This record gives sequence, C-alpha cells and structure tokens, in this order.
Amino acid sequence: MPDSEDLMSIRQMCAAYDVTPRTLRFYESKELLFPVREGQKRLFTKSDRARLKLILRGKRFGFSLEEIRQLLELYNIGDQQQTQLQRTYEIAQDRLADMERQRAELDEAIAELREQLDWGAKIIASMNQAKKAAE
Amino acid sequence: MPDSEDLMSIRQMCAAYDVTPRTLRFYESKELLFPVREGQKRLFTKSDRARLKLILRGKRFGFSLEEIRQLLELYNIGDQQQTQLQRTYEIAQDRLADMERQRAELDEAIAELREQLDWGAKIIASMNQAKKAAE
DNA sequence: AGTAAAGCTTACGTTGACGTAAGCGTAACG
DNA sequence: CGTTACGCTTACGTCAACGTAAGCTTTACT
Repeated sequence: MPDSEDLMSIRQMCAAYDVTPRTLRFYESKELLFPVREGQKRLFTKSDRARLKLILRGKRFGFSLEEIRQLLELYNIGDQQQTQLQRTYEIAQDRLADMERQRAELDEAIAELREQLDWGAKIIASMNQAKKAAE
Repeated sequence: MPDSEDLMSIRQMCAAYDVTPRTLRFYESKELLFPVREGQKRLFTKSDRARLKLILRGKRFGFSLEEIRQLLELYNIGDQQQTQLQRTYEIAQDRLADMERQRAELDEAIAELREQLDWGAKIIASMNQAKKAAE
C-alpha cells in the first residue's frame, strides 16, 4: 500500500490536530510543511503529519517557528551535504543544551512554587481557624 | 540599615539584569514592578529586583507577562482578603500542574533529540569513513 | 439549475512585547 | 556656559503568528 490512503485533506488535518486551515497554509508558506497538490487542493502526507506534531510540541516549549524549521532539518538529513549536516548537528546540540538548562530551571521553579503553595495553605488554614473561633 | 542603600537607578538595573530602560518602564506600566520616585526619577527597590528575576525566569518558560503578573501576586499574599487568596492559590496550583506537564514533555523531547543526535553522529562518522576510503 | 460545502488566493487587521524617535528637564563636567 | 549624560513622557513603528474578510472555483447534493 503506497501513499494513496496516506493523504489527508486540509479539513481532516484540522480536525485531527486541532488547528485552523489558516495555520496549515501559513506553515506551508513558511516551509514547515510540504503538502502535495491535487489541482489546487493541498493533500497532506504522513510526513507532513509527523512534522506537524513536532511543530506543535516545539511551540509548547516556546520555540519560534524559525527555530522549529531548523530543528526539522534534522529529520531530513538524508539529502544534505556533509557541511550542512555538520552545521545542523551543532544547532541541535545547542538546542539540547538549552533544553537541559530549561529543565533545570523548571525543576527549581517547581520546587519554589511548591514551597510557596505550602505556605499559602497554612495561612488559609489559620484564617479558617480564626474564623471558626470568632463564631 | 533601611532601604537607603537598597535603591538602584534605572541604568544600574539595566546593567545588572541586561534589560533596556524601555523594558523596565514597560513592566512598571503593566504593574509588574513598583519603583519609588525621587522627583521624576525611578528608584528600584530590593523587592523590585526580586520580582524582576522572577519575571525574566517566567519569560524563559514562555509565560506571558499577564500570567507572570498573576504569579507574582503569590509573593504578595500578606494583604489579601481570603477569597482573593483562595483564588490566587488555585491559579498557582493550576500553574504548577502546567509546569509539571511541561517538564514531562521536555523530558520526552530531550530523549528524542538525544536519539536523533546519536543517529546523526553515526552518519557523520560513516561519511568520514567513506571519504577516507576514497582518498 | 440552484445552492451549500470545501478549497483557494490576496490582503488587511490584531495582539504582545517591546524598539525607536522626538522633545524636554536637570545635573555634572571641562 | 556650552554640551554631554541620564532621565522623563508621549507616541508611532515593528515583528511574529496567525485571524478575518472578500471574492472566486470546484465538487456534491437535491
């Protein structure tokens, strides 16, 4: 089975990934997706869907579309020249380092927020105590 | 020692935290910072500096300034009424859950990126092999 | 044949987070 | 006393990431 079954219309994509048509066209214009055409109409391949998942995840981390586009090149390594590939490899390493720094900070922030919440919980409890005593 | 020594000019702030004056004024206008005034001039307190650190960290996680403003209320709990406090507490809990979800995703993404990098390293190595053999 | 649904292109609008320029005050330096 | 440095306000500009509206096709009913 080739990719005959493998193609999705823009509406199907929108339903499947909870995005608007505009968003998909916009991503194509920015060369993040490469749907094939049947006449005028876009048809999205399995590969487009894989890329879209990565795009949406990247966005949740606050990466810009341009950064995501560079990351996506990693998944396209097959047809690159070596120097290009080397460059992409370096970008990805930097990004990985960024993500690990971000993870460390996130851990710290979570810990602090937890403390703060414990403190807040105590205060709320003591206010309830006071209220009860006043009745 | 009161806060006599505790105050910084806008330039000092910029140097210390690597932001522009515009940014600090903007944060004030959005009620994220509350510098005192000496005549016209802004003077930033220790409390402003603590807030600024939190703002900058929040930004690295992709939080919007408005979200950050709400989080900062947590650090101001002292003078709130209980219902307000309860509300803030809930917001913080949601935010904590968000952050933990984000951390889980980040872990996943890091793992995948690592795999991808290993793969890329192998390819680069084999290309070097081929190049060597061709000489 | 009529019309509703899905798709397309072109192009202007919007929001957040500042950048940047204009014009003014004042304080210190040479 | 001129000018350089720092600071202020007001206000228009910008960039990313789409939203939204207009106007035109093609396909699918009924």
